[in-house]
Amino acid sequence: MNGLTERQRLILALVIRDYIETAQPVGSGHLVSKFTLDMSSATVRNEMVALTEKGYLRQPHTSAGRVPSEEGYRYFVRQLMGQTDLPSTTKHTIAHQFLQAGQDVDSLMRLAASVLAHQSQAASLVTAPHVEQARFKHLELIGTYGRQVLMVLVLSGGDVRQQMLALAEPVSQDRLSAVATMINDQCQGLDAERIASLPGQMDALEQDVLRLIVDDMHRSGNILGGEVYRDGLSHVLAEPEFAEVEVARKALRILEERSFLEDLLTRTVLTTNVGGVQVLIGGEDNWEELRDCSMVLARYGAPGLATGTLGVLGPIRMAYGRTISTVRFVAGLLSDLVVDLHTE
Amino acid sequence: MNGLTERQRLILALVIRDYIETAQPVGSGHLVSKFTLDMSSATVRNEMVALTEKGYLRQPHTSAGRVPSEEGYRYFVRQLMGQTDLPSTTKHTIAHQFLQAGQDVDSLMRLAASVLAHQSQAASLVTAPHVEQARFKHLELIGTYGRQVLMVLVLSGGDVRQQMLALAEPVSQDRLSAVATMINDQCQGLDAERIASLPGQMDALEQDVLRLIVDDMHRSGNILGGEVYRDGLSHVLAEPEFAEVEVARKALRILEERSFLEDLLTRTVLTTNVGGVQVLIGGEDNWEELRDCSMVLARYGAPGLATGTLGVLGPIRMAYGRTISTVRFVAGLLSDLVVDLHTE
DNA sequence: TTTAGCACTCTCGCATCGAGAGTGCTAAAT
DNA sequence: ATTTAGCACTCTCGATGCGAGAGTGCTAAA
Repeated sequence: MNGLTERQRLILALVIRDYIETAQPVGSGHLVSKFTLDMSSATVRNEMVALTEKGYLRQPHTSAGRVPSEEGYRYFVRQLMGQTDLPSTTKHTIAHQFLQAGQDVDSLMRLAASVLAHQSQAASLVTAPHVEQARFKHLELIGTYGRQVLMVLVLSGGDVRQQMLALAEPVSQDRLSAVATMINDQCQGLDAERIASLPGQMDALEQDVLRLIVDDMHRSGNILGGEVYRDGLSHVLAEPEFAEVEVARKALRILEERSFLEDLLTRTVLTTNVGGVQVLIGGEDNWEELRDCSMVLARYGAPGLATGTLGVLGPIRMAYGRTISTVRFVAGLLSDLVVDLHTE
Repeated sequence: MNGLTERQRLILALVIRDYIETAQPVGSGHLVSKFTLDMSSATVRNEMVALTEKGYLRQPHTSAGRVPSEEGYRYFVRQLMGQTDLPSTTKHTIAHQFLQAGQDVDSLMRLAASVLAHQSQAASLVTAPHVEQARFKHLELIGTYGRQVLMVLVLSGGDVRQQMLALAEPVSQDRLSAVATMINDQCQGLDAERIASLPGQMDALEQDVLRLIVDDMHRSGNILGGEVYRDGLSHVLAEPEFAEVEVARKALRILEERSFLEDLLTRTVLTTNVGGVQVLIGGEDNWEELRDCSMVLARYGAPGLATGTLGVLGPIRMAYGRTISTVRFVAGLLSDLVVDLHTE
């Protein structure tokens, strides 16, 4: 009762492929003629009954064709789809774009989001790389205007955080430099906890700066501590399943709300190894908010140095093959770039 | 033929107010009963004919009520609406939120976008402040990993730009510091042009760094050189006029595409004084892309120090009074904050 | 100048209807 | 024991028609 016969697997795959392409319920007759199957529509019908009973297909109403269920898509992605890969010309095009882009993190992230959105014709999402357990590397304090001081903090893994702080009273650049030098000496290579519990007598300024450093290091450890890059939001509206405004609204909100993203990324992607691609189909029962969407997510980067997350969000009726390949490929490219940025 | 009688102005105002509220074409009978006018529906009808002939109203079809035309909204905003202001409790709430927020630019921008979106129930847009003609203030070069160097550039007005650069070969921190010191001495207070034409014998490293500095200063002068913050994108989908997917798509693309935003902001907002609020209704004839939207835009900041742009995008049927007040108020708050950040 | 009255127009919701697509079942064929 | 042809049945979808309701524009009276 559990397994599928080879023929059932074939029919399920064809139904899903056709539905992904046309967005129309697919009927038995249509299937045999389109793919010139050497069996009759009645046979296909019988198999469809079986697939429906097993929960892989659904029929919108008595006399429409069949439509894949969430379970059907999952089976397809896990067992039917096989390993797909992007055409090498596409890969070259993408790689070329990355070579041409500036090599600052911001441009790269923006490009990655753009490529993902464009290739998959869906909304994309990229988080800036962050280090898992940041260690102090370097601090600069630069006076700008009046009491305003720019604090630049460099962490292990190359994560850089900057912040303006307003002092209680103006302080000379010499004094600032002295403080920075002192802290650089004391904190070299320490993690946030160690810095927080640093002993010694310090004045108010030094303590303030240290506190900010610890805060920033904690924030850097947060998966959403850095920028979140999005692109292709308008693509989701192009899909017929988002014609219903409420559905589209929910999808947009998912991408907009940091709190939701944080929850999502923490609970799913962090359990994924770099290199692995995770597919969430129809919310997987426990994500009410994205009941009508699918996401393809992956981590990129180098564990120990810095890692980030990227992925796309689209309708459940998504071209999983192409999307998964794209996500995997871009994740790989970004991983290489992260490694490049951190080694000589 | 050009001017409106007092009664026509009244009726136009009521039609617009009612339509903004209900999104339904408003008929003559409905108007007199809802606002208990002491004239008959026939009179209102006659005036409506006049208003329609003058181009301020439109009728979707023979037997529906009237709907404001773009021209009608413009007349309303310019001549009928009067100066509106937010209720002081609302103002206090907003101001309080800003006081509680962190004082780094990123948090402030994010909060501003959030407040705008929430208050106006529309999509919001905020660009980070940038200086008009940046002058060199301070440079830091910090070695991070291998050949990677973090360049932090502080410009007059407090604009800070950071960038990773990859050197041809590893360089010691001492050497980096020496280069930075040299450049700091030479470039103090100069603008991009002057730095570009700086004479003197320099080695490859120094020249590279100088070139990057000039690039960055140019980018800082660009209105979209900094981050763009958005919020409330899902709000636009809630409005009935965006039920048509293509309309919603166009609106979203406007906010997504940097190139379009750049064009838009350059050609409209830069001509506006800080403090002034600009209202674009239905694309104002020359913005095909936002034919179905309105935008309320303002500049904030302090001329000479740093300025930015903020605004909201919503349907043409927008609560202009409230939206304009909100935009003006938030722009004022941000201006104060920018000034605060730059003076002691 | 305003207003009552009225014929007219147009939309919208509702019901009806036929065509078409696709199913599920049964009985025959392989 | 499968597979398939045949067929009645079900359901959607688009077209059509119709009545109610809303709102207009015009005319003539106030």
